[in-house]
Amino acid sequence: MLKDTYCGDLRPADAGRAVRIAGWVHRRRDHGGLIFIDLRDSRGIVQVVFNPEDAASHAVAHRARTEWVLAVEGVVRARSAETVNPNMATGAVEVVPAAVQVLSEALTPPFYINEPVEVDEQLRLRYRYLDLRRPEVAKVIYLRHEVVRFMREFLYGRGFIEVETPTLIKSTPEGARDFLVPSRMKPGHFFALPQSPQILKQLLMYGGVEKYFQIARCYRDEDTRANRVAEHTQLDLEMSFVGQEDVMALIEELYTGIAQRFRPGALAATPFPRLDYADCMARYGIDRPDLRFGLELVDIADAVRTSQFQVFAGALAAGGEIKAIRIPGKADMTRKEIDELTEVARGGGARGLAYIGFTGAELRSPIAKFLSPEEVAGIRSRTGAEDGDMVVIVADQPAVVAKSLHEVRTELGSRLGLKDAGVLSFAWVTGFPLLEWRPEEERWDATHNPFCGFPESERALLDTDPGRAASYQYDLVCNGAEVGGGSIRINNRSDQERVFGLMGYTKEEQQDRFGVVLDALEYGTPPEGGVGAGIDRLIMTLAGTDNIRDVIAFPKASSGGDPLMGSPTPVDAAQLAELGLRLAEEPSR
RNA sequence: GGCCCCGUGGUGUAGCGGCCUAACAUGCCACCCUGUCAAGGUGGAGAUCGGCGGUUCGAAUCCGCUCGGGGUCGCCA
Repeated sequence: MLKDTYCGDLRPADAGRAVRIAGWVHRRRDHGGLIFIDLRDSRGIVQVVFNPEDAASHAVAHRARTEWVLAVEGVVRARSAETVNPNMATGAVEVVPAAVQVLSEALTPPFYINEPVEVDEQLRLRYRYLDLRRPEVAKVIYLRHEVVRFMREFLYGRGFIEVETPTLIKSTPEGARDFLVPSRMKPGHFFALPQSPQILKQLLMYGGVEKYFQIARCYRDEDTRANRVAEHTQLDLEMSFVGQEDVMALIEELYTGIAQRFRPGALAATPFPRLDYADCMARYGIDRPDLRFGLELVDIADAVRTSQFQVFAGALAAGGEIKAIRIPGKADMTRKEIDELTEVARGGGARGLAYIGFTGAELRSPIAKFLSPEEVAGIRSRTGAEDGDMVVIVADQPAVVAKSLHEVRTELGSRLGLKDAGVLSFAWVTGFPLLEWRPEEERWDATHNPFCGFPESERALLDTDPGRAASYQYDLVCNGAEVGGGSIRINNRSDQERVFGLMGYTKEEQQDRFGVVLDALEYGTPPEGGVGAGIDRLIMTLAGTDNIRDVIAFPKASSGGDPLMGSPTPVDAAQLAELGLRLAEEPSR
């Protein structure tokens, strides 16, 4: 080993020790006589002092430049009191070299490694190996490692075994678009990369594994977003002989542990609050609410049930809803703010955003003149509005009201500074419907996945009113993002066929797509369930970033390609021929 | 696929019709300097303003197309 100690680990207790350190020149301060070099490695930075009296070492220090790689043999020395740097972890010590070796010289890097400056993301990704040297980038990658290690150790300790599943699997047309991999052995046939190991982990349960987990890569060939990439990683987990509460308890313990370990004091509440799906939708308009703040949706339909105001009357007559959000102390919101909120509501599908500002005896509202005093009083009492409060209202179909007011609520959370980055507000959402109606396709579709089970009490509803049947699904949300979701699965063939049938699959289609599961269900299968929990988003939350690429060592760019490796690329005609493929059009450039 | 934003020395920005022979900071190079830690000082090199075309007497600046990047809707759990 060229080094026996990490630069970043040196402390006053090491004073007097002979050490061998090695790392990158982070910064160099040349005083003509004395030269200071801050040497950086994976654990941190330490100052090395070169004195002209040691001519050989001093000459190396004089030549050395940023990002050169040096090995230093020397002695750790406590700094004198007036030269201690309290801003550095190693600031009370320095290394006095006896011998210095240049392991590698370096070009001037294309961007700053030693300063936390915003750099064009594509440039960072193209030189990701340099970007990874930046302490603030390395920190997040290290955090990710520590979190995953925590998960592994937690699960090992509870009897889970880690099993790998294939990444070349069978394509299924539903869900997201598959990444396809052509088969050379069977031209014209394709593998797909898994969107998740869902079926495979169920088969592991059927195979008697009982407690499985995997840090699993999942692929979806869909457009990216700031928090969405084509390949993401999830903690995939499945357990046999359990019910919903068992899985939730395990996951809650895991995430509580992670939060306490990596963000001490940030946890808003334990145990995690439970929200029933219907209640959650009613109060927040979304199944993954940000619970760091209130601003809940309030149903005010009863207060205006007989209103002459066309917008309200029309919405109710069409089977719609009227809901409001009370914004404390914001009756004096500027016209511009109101317009901007209205735009947000329109983005959610609403045709407008009505408002009433309760400013003492006067009302600040363009709709007040259409409402009776009793109706205004009803709105006020239902929302709990006090003088100085603003109430914003959307009247429309339930889905529109939910979506638009959710977006207004989220926007208000940001504008009013209610999204405290120092808080982790976890919650469970349960009681999801098993199925939802797809009007365009005129069929039922699984809310979660088609293997999701349901309580015995719901069975009759599958025949009479499938949309009302509740499921054994549970989602874990945190600060407005879904961090994980799972279910207790169906574990008998007839129920599974029943659900597939409702989803509009013929027997043949069922057998073709899900025959493995259906057949396996006839050979003795345990009640089982599990979760899939997104790791990238969890790390984003813990690290406080809103860019998913920050938490991935080698991410794809937003445009879907990899600026580092230059992929994707065209391939040789010979490669295509071998696969039995012909291009419909020549690749551009 | 739609919409929005961005593209100026190595990096980050300013300039938004003639004062630009393109500015500032930092980095880079050289020299001076023995306790700094974003070291300091002096001097120097470095961009035809993503590309193409157009408008204009004149374009980094206006217009069109195009390429690249980011965000978002669609899509996606």
